[in-house]
Amino acid sequence: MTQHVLLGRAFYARDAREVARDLLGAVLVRRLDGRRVSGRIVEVEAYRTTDDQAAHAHAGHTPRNAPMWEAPGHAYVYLVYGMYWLLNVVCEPQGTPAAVLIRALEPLEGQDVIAARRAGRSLLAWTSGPGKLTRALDISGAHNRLDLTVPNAALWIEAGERVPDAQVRTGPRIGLGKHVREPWLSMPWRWWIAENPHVSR
DNA sequence: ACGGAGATCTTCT
DNA sequence: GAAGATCTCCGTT
Repeated sequence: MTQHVLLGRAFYARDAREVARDLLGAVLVRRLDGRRVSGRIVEVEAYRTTDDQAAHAHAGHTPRNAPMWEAPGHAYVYLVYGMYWLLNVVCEPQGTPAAVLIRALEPLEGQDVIAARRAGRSLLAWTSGPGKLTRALDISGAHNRLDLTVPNAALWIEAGERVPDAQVRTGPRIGLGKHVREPWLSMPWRWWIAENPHVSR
């Protein structure tokens, strides 16, 4: 019955894979025109650090990935394919450049706002992908480097009802086939809630 | 249902 | 100069 409990620095200051697992069921909240527009996190991916070949941090410190060196709980938002903003949350103790990608949401509050922003699409296409959900919640480069642990800002994450292990599924990450090789392929990097129709496909 | 291609532009080589 | 942590549309089956 916890309500509107903001996730703080300590939550994010852990191994990115633990944070990813625990973000399932949490609620991403966006304040738009004074209203709460939110979704339950149903799919995530972890990107570790310089030893993870698929991670941006693998290249070392660059202008783009600089936010990953901020304190845990900051947003790392970047543009892919010239068109889609992707939202990550910085994890691990500060100085270790790791992050979790928010891949899919189940719409909760402000569904009329989301529907308007995703006009012409069906409910299941509103937020079922990392590029879709940023459009649905109006998340962009303007939110890069934002501290998500600050109460009542533009964007933050609240604790939700914990998803039991029996409902958690894992698998390889999506969209980077040629980068991922052993031993990383044998480890869990993507988590989602079983049977949830808002998971990307 | 499934597959292929185009959109669009920043980043790093 | 090429590729990219994607999505949508259009074709065919």
